Amino acid sequence: MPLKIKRKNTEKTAPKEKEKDGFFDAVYDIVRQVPRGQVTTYGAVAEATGMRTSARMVGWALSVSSKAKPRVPAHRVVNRIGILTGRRHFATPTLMQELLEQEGVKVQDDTVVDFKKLFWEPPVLQ
DNA sequence: AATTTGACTTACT
DNA sequence: TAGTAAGCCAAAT
Repeated sequence: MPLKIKRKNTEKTAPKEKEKDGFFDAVYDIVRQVPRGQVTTYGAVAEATGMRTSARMVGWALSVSSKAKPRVPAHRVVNRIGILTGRRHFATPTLMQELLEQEGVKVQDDTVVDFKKLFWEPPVLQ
């Protein structure tokens, strides 16, 4: 029987600041700006949107990015190390890698080769 | 309604 | 160096 790690969350979150709901659009907008053949990270996108929503929210936004009108190149977004963590959420587990390779991005072991070089930092929204 | 999980990241031990 | 804790916030169970 698998052990279940329970996280103790005694602290209560109290940020009551509210932002515009267009956080989705902000994420999509940024991701769409990623140049072909380059990649960025969830954290970078999160930071660009104002960092109020942590990197997880970026992944969440991208998970429903299929519904965005213009196609969002979600395959160009990887985690901070360059691993294609979101590959499972594509139509096929290999689609993400294939798309990247089509653009000239080499992928090895679910990791972007020369990720540091190909990393593209999104401009901060103002 | 409460708890867990998740396309993450940073920091501390 | 590696594992754990915590912070984020919404969706799923």
